[in-house]
Amino acid sequence: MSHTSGVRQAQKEKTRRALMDAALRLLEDQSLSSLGLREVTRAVGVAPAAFYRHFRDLSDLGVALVEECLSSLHHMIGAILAGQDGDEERIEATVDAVAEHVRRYPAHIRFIARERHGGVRPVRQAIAAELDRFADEVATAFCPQLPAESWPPEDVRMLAELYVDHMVMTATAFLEAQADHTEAADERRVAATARKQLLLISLGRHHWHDA
Amino acid sequence: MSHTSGVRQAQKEKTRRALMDAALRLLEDQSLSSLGLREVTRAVGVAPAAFYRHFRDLSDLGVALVEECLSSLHHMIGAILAGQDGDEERIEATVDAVAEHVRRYPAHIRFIARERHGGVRPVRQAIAAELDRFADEVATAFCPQLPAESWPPEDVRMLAELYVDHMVMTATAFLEAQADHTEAADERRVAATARKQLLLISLGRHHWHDA
DNA sequence: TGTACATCAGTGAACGCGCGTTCACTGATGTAC
DNA sequence: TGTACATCAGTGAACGCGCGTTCACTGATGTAC
Repeated sequence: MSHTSGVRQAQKEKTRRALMDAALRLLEDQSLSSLGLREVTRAVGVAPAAFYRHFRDLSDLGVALVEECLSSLHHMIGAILAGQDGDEERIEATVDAVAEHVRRYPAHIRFIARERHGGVRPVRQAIAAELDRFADEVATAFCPQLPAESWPPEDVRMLAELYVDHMVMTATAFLEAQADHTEAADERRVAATARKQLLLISLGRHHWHDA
Repeated sequence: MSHTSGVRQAQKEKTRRALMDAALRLLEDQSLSSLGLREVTRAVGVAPAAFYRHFRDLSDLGVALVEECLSSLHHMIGAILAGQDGDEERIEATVDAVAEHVRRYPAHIRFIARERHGGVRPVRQAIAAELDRFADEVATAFCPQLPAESWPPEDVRMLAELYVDHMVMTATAFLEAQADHTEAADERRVAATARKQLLLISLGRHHWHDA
C-alpha cells in the first residue's frame, strides 16, 4: 500500500470523478469536439491547469468516459443474456431493461450515440472496440441455442451485430422520446416498435435454415 | 425574371456552393459544432464577413447540407423501391446501391451519421424529419405487398423504420470499411453481413402472420 | 443606345473575448529515521 | 512519537492566438428613362 489509497489518492480520485461528471453533464448539450477544457474545470471549480494532473487532453477524458458509459451498458447486456426464458419473455425483458437504463443513465447513452460517429477519432475507436466486444458476447451467448448445421460462425456473428446495433438504435430512440417531448406516449410507442422489431428478427432467426 | 438569374445571382450561387462544398469537405474530419466560420471562408478564399451574405450562421449552413445530403440518398431509395423484383434480387440491388452511394458521396454519409446525434439541434431535427419521410415512403411502397389482415398500419411503419435504420447503419459500416483500412475485403464483409441481415428480416416478414 | 442612379456581393480592418498551455509556486500529505 | 525532507494535486498569473461579429467601403451588375 505504498502509493494507493491514502488521503491524497482519495482527493485526486474525487477531483477526477468531478471532472468526468461535469464533462458528461456538459456533453448533454454539445459534442466532445466543441467542449472546452476551461468549461469543464470551471464547472468543477478548479483551476484550468489542474486538468492536466488527470488527463492529457479532452480526448483522453473522452476515452475514459467511453469506458464508464459502456461498462454500465455491458452489465445490462450481461443480465439480459443470463436470463434463459422464451423468446417473447426475453424480448420483453430486453426492451424493459433498455428503457430503464436510458431513464437511469440518459447522459451515458447520449454520449455514446453522439460520439460513436463524432469528430474525435480515439473516442470513436474506443466505442467501436467496445461494441465489437458486445457483439462477441452476444454471439457466444446465442451460439448454443442455434442449430450448428444452419448457423456457421459468420451467420451467428451477423445476427449478434444486428442485435447490438438494434439495441443502440432503440436506446437512442428512447432518449429522443424522453427528451424532445413531454409525452410519455412516445416512450411507449418506441417500446412497442422495438418489441415488434425484435419479434420479427426472432421469426427470421427461426426460419434461417429455410434460406 | 426581375431578380433571378443574372450574372450577379449566378456569382452569388457559385460562392454559396463553394461554401457548402468546403464545409462538407472540412466536416469529414470534424463535427459541425467544432467547425469555424473563418475556417470555411478561408478554404473558399473569401473574407469572413462574406459568409453572412449566404447563411445566418454555421447551423444554418448545416441545415442546408442536410437537405443536400439526404436528397441524394432519397433518389437512391426511390430507385430501389421502384424495382419490382423478388426478395433476393431486391436485397442484392439495395446493398449494391448503398455501397455505390457511399463510394460516390462518402462525405454526405459521414455528415449524416455524425450530425444525426450531433451537438447542433436544428441540424439534428432536420435529419430526423427527413429520415421520417423516408420511412413514410418505404411504408407506402411496401404496403400493397403485405397482406392487410396481418399487417396493420403501425406494423408496416415498424417494418419501414427497421429498413431505414438498417440502411443508415449499413451505409455507415461501408464508410468505416472504406476509410479505416485499405482492405477491400472489409467492404465485402460489410456487404455480406448487410445482405444476410436483410434476408433475415425478409424471413421474419414472411412469417409475421404466425406471430 | 447612353446616362444616372440603385443594389448588393464581397472587402478589409477593427473589436473584445475566451481559449489551451506554460510556469514557478504553495501547502497538505507521505516517508524515513 | 517527533522531526526533516520529498512528493505532488492544485494555484494563479501570464502568453499568444484565432475566433465571431460589426462596420463603412468599393465596384461590378441591374434598372429606369
